[in-house]
Amino acid sequence: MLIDKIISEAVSRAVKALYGVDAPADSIVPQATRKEFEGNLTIVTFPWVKAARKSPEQVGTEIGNWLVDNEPAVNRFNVIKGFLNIVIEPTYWNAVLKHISETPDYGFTRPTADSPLVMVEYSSPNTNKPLHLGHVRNNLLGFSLAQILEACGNNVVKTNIVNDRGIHICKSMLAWQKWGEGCTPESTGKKGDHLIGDFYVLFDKHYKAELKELMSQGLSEEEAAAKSPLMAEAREMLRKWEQGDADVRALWETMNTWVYTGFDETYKRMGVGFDKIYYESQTYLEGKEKVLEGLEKGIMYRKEDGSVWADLTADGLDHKLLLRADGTSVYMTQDIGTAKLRYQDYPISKMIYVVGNEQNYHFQVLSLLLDKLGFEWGKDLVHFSYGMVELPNGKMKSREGTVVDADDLMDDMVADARKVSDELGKLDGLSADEAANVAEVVGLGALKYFLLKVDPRKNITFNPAESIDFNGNTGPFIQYTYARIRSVLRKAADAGLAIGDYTTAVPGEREIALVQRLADFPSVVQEAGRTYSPALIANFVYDLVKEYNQFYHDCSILKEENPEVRSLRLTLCETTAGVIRAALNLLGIGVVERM
RNA sequence: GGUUCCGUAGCUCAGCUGGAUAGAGCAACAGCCUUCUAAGCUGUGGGUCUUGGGUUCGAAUCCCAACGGAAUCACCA
Repeated sequence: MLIDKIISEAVSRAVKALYGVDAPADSIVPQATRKEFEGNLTIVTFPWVKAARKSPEQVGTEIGNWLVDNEPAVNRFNVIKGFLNIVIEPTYWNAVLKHISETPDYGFTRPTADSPLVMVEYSSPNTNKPLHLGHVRNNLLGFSLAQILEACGNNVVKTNIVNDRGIHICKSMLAWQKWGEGCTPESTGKKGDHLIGDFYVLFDKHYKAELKELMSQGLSEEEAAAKSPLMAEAREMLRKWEQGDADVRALWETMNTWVYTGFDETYKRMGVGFDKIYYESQTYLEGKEKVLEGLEKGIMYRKEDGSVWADLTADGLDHKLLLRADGTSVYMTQDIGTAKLRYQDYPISKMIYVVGNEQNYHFQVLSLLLDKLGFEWGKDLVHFSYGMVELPNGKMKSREGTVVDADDLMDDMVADARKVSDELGKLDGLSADEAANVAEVVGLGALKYFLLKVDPRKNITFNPAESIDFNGNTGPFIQYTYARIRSVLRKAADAGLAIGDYTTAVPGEREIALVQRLADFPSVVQEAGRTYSPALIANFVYDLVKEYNQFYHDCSILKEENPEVRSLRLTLCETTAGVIRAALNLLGIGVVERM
């Protein structure tokens, strides 16, 4: 970064002096020289061949000579076709490393009180079933995105909108009333979210049986659904809930508390959290109010049956229902209400919704509606749309029992990590607690990295039959490299070896390549924030770790006899470890000192 | 049908603000531990970057079209 800037500016001056061309320094972006050529940075000369009226090779040679004569950072150069490969004076890299190692929070821009406030909504579960693999991807993306945006200098509020009302909750409640025999998470030893999920499934089972029975009497499926006593009871319960019936509300609160206790446990283990949680039971009435306001202003219209709609055909979309004929809210209405409340609660500069790509249309409509309703930020809301997690034979389906449960998955990952560690004998000498912690951090690291390393827009296929890898481009590989560095640093400290004292040491190819990687970190963080892509951080840290491992393999550190070179290498180790930890932290992945 | 997104090695993916001979991992094969942690390192094989046009000195990358796949267009949330 430092060197890039020196070269950009020098080349800018060079083309001005040689050809009279005004090329702003920030328009000249040096790229890392390819491995097969000599050099650290490469400039493409094609942009100036016209003005110079010379061949690309000649232009390269002339700029190269000018740089050697006028820029002390440039040691020598070579030209291949239109590419000017520049060799930087090796000791300049020492200054770059020094800058990196001595910058607190290197790569991060810390927010101040005046920084923009970004709200990130993620997770957004229903309270009728436990979290599954799809939620895991959502949670990790949302949390990581929040970390990254904060590292880019924003104040971030992490929020969650819990869908705690509606017919699906009533189904669980009803099933518990009918067949639960008063059981609780305590009496069954089951996590509350799983217990409620079981009753939701139970409702569906009885309902299906009922339909089958009715259809055997000659009714069509639609007629059977309309006649189902169970469904009628659930609807009746929802009506009572809306009217504030004391018994129904009490049951609802009890069961929701069970679910939240279960969710909290899962969130905590996953390492994610929220600054502010909204509940749809508290926001849906706000949206209704707003829609009625829009109706008065003529933004919405009412149909004969009493339902309220928005006409979006002028924007190339369809008509959208906002209030049913009986006056109750739909999903969209609730989101309008939630948005309104959030902007009342916080001075939000930017709102980001982390929601799957199946809801692209919903957010397109939400943005339009908020805009029409007079919210000036409506147009600019960001739908961070990510792809689905699929199984080898398609989508996860709860009815077919193919849903990958979040808690089970984490258990499996940690157990796998434990097994691998034991087989390799990595945990020998650690206490039981330490060993358990390593398995936990590594197992979850494998899962998190697996989900975060791919472009968020893409669908991910998860094969439950194949365990997630611990070798290659994986979380554990990165964590392992970190642990290895820490081990070297511990030994250096025990031996009393100096770190950071290397002014006259001449760095070699490996050291320079590593410093160059480290120097990229701040711009990668910025880019990840700009494009909302944790995957960029994951790919960066993987490349960094690969580079480090080559260095580690080729260069002795503790046994290096030249004290300045040894000190340089130790500083590289320490700095690399710091950047690995910081980058993994942006992904919500932890590190361990030994593994 | 409309809209949005995706199509790169056998598999999973990088690369996409245009630059050199398109890179990793997994899987396969061959090497490297009396030496700082081998969850590592090195090497071999593996590609019409879906196809066809266009822009350009230069296209996996930008534009257009076609083909293939996903999602969505609910009085579910």
